[in-house]
Amino acid sequence: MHRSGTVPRMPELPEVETVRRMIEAHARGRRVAEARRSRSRLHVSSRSSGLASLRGRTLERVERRGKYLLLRFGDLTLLSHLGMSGRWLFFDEAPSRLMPHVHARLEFADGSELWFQDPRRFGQLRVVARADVDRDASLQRLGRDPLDPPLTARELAELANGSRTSVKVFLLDQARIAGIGNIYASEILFRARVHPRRRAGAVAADEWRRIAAEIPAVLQEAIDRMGTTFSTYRTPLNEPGAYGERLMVYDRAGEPCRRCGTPIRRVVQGQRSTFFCPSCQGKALKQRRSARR
DNA sequence: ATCCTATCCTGTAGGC
DNA sequence: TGCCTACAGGATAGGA
Repeated sequence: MHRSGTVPRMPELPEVETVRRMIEAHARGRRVAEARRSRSRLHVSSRSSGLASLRGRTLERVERRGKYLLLRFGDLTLLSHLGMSGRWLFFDEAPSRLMPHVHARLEFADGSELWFQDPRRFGQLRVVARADVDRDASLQRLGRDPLDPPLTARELAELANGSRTSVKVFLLDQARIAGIGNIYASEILFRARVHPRRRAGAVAADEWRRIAAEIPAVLQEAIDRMGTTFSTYRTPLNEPGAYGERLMVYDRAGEPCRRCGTPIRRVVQGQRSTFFCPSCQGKALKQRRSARR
């Protein structure tokens, strides 16, 4: 039986949405007294420089675009991506103990604090002028949010029209649909009873209908449970998410399918694990064609 | 254009 | 017990 060597937390739309709500609930309306950036560097285009310019500004609201968070401070926006291991942590008062991998600290005027921690440094953090937010390359690449308004089967079919990539990789493509990650892609396809290796451009209309129904169902159920926690994922109040117990296939290779008992299989697509039930999710298109003969 | 691959990084599990 | 290694995958750049 395969057990992944690590128990990663992978912030996808439901986890990011949970973080968004928590930050709004606890830090909204607070004024930044001090904004500090640690020496530890984040990766890629993620400069946390400019953080000091948030001083004296008030956190007005927090938005989400795909897996990105936008913390709005007047005419400045703090753009944040959690990457693989990023966390926003909220404290009513400054913690006395030191924590590793803290890249940014916002100290509010009332003594509460909001920290960004990211051990693996895949996360992003940058201050952008409000006028430049919509010109940000990362945000410009994003496709539409799958929940707002809900994706329709017709839209999905149009997005996939002519695509030769697998439906699993298709669901992960943030340029088409922004927010679905590796865990929920497998879960969505299981519940829609579609084989992950099916070519996206060849998925049938009834299958798109099932996928279109399961995308909001799975994501909303996960949001309701504050996301999925494997080990270290926590909300900004340090609570675990509860969707993990609902997982049907993810990280369950070799274990019996909760629907039919067939052992769950793990394959690799695009250098990422995919989990599926070979019985419930039928066959890849290629195999199905030959079976018809 | 579209798809694919390598790369970044560190905590953790599993083997010995 | 403790050391060692393999593995997990977000976005992105560059190549086919």
